Amino acid sequence: MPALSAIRGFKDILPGEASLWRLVEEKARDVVGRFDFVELRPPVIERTELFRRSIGQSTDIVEKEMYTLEDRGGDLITLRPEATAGMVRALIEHNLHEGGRATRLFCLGPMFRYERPQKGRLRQFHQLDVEIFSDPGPLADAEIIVLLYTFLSELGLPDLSIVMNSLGCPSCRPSFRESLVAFLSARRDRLCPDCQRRLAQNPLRILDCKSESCQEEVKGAPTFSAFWCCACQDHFQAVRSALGELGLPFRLDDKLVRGLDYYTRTTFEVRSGDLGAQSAVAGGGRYDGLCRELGGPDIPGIGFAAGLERLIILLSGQPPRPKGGPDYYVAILCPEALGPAFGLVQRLRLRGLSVAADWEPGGLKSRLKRADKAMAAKAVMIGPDELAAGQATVRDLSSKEQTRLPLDDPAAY
RNA sequence: GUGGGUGUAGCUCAGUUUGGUUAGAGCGCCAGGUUGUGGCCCUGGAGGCCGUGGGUUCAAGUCCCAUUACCCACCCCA
Repeated sequence: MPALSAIRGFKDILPGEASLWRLVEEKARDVVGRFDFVELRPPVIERTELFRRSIGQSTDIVEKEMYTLEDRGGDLITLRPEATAGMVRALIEHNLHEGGRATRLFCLGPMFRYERPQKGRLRQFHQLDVEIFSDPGPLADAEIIVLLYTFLSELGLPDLSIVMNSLGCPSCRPSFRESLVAFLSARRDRLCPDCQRRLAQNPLRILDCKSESCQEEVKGAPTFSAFWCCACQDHFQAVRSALGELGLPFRLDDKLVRGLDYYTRTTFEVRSGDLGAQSAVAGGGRYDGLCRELGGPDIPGIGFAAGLERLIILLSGQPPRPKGGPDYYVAILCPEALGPAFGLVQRLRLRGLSVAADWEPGGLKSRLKRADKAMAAKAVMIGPDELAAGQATVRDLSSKEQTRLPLDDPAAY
């Protein structure tokens, strides 16, 4: 039991998994670049107020999951629990929306929520966040979903399914909400305790309750689609036909709801198997009112966040690609060889070669074993004989061919 | 915040039901043998306050209580 360990919900990404992380991050940057997005890196800490106003008071995130602290100046600051709020803040603060065309931004990095850890859920987790600002049209929605789908399918994820819904807008959602609350209130005592609480706090959430009995009750409930205004209906229809045009396999789900308050209209989620309860790998939607909510101009937005940990879990089931080792392993066979070997290693590295070594002399057998373990292509052996001759014995570890090369001429290697 | 499961060697885990001498295996590590100088094989070795603290008992890895960490699920959310 080590005296010190990483704190709960915070995990080391060990060298063995880091290559997979790089793969995912590189793919993300690649796809996002092809879709004409540029990177914005907001700070990891923002004023608490920013998240209070954007995410919504009623969610658990703001109520009990934020890492909030008072800095030495007495300001309340918070580790970002999600990326969108910071992106919007930066957009407004630097007038990034004033370019004549839509602003297309992405962000890749850690987020923080004080939650109970479980499969695919940590307190520090990582998201790819992609946003389009200033484009209110349905094609922006469709493009964002296509981007997400392209990213995930090029990663080779199994069993992808896109689920979509439209949450309506400020002109039609309130009446839906009212009607839903009225319907559910009449059945209040048949709902699970969680849903009785939701009824007051976040009634839309009852729609996707996991309890079977609640699902039964919800069956006859009013649906979003019956309440969409004409504009919302047309918008959603256009999104769907654009996706259909490309042959993207999506499914409509009346009961798909978002956790954060700022979402409007198009909302979507991508799921994949083998994640236990945390089946959503990415989710997002439109948030046309958020900018103004935060005191900025009236700029529409649409975007998504993808949970990288979950992608990594799904991908780690796949066969790993073989990683390459260093070009050389320098085997030091006697104490006298230490100095010359140290110099040789540095000269080789300056030449651009990757070189591994252990700074302790050892037997030939043991050093060759280490060279093998390091997955080096060649071993450079330096012992008494080699020192006397001013040369090193260089062995190709796969063909077993050996040559002698001068110790002081790195260009020969 | 709620529920369930699990903590034994660097790693993966036996052993706990039915308490009983020095707590095991595989992998890894170290040394040696063999192989043309490593990989395969063989021999030997190091390495554990059995998560922590109490309790029961002649005797606790094993039974009881507490505590802590991790895992899974709920909640919430990507």
